Amino acid sequence: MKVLTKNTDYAIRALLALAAKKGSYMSAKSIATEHDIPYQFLRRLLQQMIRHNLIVSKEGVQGGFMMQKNPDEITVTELIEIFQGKVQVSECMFRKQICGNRARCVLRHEIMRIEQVVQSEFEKVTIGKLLRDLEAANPVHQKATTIS
Amino acid sequence: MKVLTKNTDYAIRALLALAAKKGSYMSAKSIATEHDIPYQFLRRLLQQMIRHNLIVSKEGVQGGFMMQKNPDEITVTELIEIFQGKVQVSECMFRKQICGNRARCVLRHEIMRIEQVVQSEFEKVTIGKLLRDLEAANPVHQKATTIS
DNA sequence: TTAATTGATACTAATATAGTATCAATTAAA
DNA sequence: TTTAATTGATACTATATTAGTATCAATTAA
Repeated sequence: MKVLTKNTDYAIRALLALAAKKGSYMSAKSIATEHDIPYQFLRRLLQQMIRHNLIVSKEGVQGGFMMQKNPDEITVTELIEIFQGKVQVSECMFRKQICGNRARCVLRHEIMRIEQVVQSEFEKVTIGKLLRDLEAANPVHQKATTIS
Repeated sequence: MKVLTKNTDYAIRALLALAAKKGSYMSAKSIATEHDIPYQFLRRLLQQMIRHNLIVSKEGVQGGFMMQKNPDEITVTELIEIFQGKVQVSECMFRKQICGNRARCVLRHEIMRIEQVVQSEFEKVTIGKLLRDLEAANPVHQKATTIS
């Protein structure tokens, strides 16, 4: 059981890259090479994130992608939903019918509870938080704090 | 993101059926028809559960399957592991190498924490518990409590 | 004008999930 | 002792999901 697919994994990494460079554009090419993500695959993910208003883009030479949404407001839950669909227990819940099988419904009850737990845990993890963790773990390039 | 696949879903339902009839054999055919599970599919799941010592079988006429392991000791986590593989965050963890990408590792740290939470939640849910919930919700056939 | 870029979209490959089919071996019961 | 109901084992097909590649038009800074 794989919790995060490549989609989501790559998207998180790309967002971390963009969040670190907030305010300036970064090309898909450089994200791809620096973070070892298949270029064309990444481009598709970036397009999806534009549609969800997480990032913006600029075409042409010197173009690229830039963070739009506040990284502290981008949760892993949101990314999972975009790239893997809403967290759900079993198909049963999609078909919006009361399922005839009582055993399944008992199970469903338990599982909806767990679903809530999972979801709320993933909601605590934002791109902003990950970025801070990342910088704390890797204090190499000290941030040039303004002035320049 | 689907938490339980049909495999696991069907397996749980089959175990609930067997747990309810504990001590006597129940054929794959009757489990399949009573619980609306594709017959041949179910048979394969039952074989897997035999190999994991959750149930036993008897061949021939009047044969079938019977609970072996204590239902209170069969967790949903265990079933997920059998049918969907161990809960893991991303492939990264399979290849037993320290992954070069620091961003990913920071993410991994968060995600291992979440993994623990998920796992422990699913561990609280056992076949025994589900069966009791089920009987509480459906007190139709009162249990003939011994003597006979 | 050109080269670097995104926008859009179509395509392929690999893997996982879901389901079906077949036949041999066993065994209770007629 | 034959038969029918069953499991054991395994091979097969179909569909969906995941992962990755390719192509070409539009835009834009240099």
